[in-house]
Amino acid sequence: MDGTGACLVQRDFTVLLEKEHPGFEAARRELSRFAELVKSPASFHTYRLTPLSMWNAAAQGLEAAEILERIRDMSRLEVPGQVLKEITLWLSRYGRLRLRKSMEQPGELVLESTAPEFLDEIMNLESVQKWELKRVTETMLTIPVRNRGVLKQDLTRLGYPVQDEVGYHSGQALSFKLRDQIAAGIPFSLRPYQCESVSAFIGSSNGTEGGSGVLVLPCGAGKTVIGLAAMDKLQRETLILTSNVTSVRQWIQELRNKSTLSDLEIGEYSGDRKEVRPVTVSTYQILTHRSKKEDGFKHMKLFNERDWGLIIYDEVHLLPAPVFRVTAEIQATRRLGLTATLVREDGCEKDVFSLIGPKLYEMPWRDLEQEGWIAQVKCCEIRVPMSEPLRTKYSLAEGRQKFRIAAENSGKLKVVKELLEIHAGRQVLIIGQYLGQLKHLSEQLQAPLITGSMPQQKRIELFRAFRSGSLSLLIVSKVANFAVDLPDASVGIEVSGSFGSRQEEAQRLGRLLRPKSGDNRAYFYTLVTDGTREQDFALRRQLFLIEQGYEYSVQLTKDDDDGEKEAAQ
DNA sequence: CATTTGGAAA
DNA sequence: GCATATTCCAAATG
Repeated sequence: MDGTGACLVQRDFTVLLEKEHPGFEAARRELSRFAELVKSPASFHTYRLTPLSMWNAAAQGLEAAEILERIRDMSRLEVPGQVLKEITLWLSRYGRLRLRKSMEQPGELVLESTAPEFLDEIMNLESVQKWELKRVTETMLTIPVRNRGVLKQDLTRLGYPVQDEVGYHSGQALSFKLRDQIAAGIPFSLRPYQCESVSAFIGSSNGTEGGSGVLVLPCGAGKTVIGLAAMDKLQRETLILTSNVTSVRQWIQELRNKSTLSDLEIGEYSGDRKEVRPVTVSTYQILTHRSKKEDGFKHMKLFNERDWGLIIYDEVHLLPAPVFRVTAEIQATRRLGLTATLVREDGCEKDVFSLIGPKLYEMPWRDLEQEGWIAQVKCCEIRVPMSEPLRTKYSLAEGRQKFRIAAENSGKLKVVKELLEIHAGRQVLIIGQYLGQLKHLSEQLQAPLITGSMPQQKRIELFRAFRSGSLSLLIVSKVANFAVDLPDASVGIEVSGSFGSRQEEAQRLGRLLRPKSGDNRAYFYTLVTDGTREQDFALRRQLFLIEQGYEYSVQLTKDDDDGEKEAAQ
């Protein structure tokens, strides 16, 4: 508040952080602990202070006094009194309500608080009365065990977070070991941050800390490995839920490679297969699938088909509402949420907090980058102009056609060639949507093209050549999305992208751009035709990647004199 | 049995 | 705010 701080704290609980400010980096680091990044356009990053962001911070042991002090320190101007007051109120509610087992009644849980007036307030909330609350003493009330989840969910929504200390049902034992995938003799090793995050989840031995909750880690940080390590600690039958089939296959591959579990102990529960085994991997989609509109969710029974000791929710920010409902009923089972980005849509984020658990650990991507665990990625959108005849064609076409014309803009070839020159000597992958465009590029650049119709054997050969370095340029269609063994590259060029799937995009990027030998840098370019609808979609993708922590820059190409490509320097 | 088609979700 | 593309699953198809 000395007039020089990097942040502006506004009355609506948003915080503007100035990018060019010398204190930017330090402030960013602080804010990431107790605020949510909302958007990051040109010169200011916007964060928001919410009850949830405060509780998550508190769950990680941050004290109210410290948070308030940090906010004051960073703020350029006097922080609005109302903001400080509200934050203090939010934080004062954390940890005041504890849920534990009843000593007398096995079918009941006790909700207790050292502050009786707190319980008074709750008894006066009409909407939670349906969960059969009974006031037994000044400091205690009881509820039936079955309402554990829904009560927490409601109270959290109403602003009263509950600390769940009931503990867990252990589930069916399953004995296995982790192993190094390369040589069976080498013990499995975790990176330091992976160890820390697993410890944060498992918690102390008395089971009051950790237990259930969410770990936030950037793409490429090895989330599956952390999941495996958590399984290893518990040694119980496990249900793993993820966002799509590709990810299901990836989990299964990792389980096979890095654990002593036999193939018969690992099941895939998807549209194709319906295996329920000691370790089962499935998607959210199949769980919420209904044959007819008014049919029940016939796959939800998966939650009860075995005696699971652990449920892993991968990409927990994508968890759909019906799965929340079932999750509310199985609060006795340990739950681990994994994500690269905590959700921003309200309600849903609160349900993750109350039903899966608080944020137990967060690894800032920048730290991983500095320590060399993931590559430093530079993302760049390049605006490619259209030729005059093409522009005419574009303006005459409509809807779908428009997009395709823009995507297949032949002017992109020139840009690709330039990029290849700049990054000579690196392994480059070109990714595109339309086969015609890719074929053309393949001919012009003398590089092999992998499409869905290419036989598996041939693909593997090309992947191998690329991996060994004897081949340095590969063009792939969207089969890249499904290839589990897609090789490593340090430059990705997207010549035409899909409209929606931002998450797919980030996943692709995270997988393409693993740590690099040498300078540990990687580049990702998106080629977008200037002045067309393609831009709008690219904008959405950008936002997503920015949320993930990637830096994005936009570059215009001029028709002739191109100047230098600073992006590569 | 593999591929195509349709419907639902978000 | 509507529409649209995307994605998955399941039923139909040859």
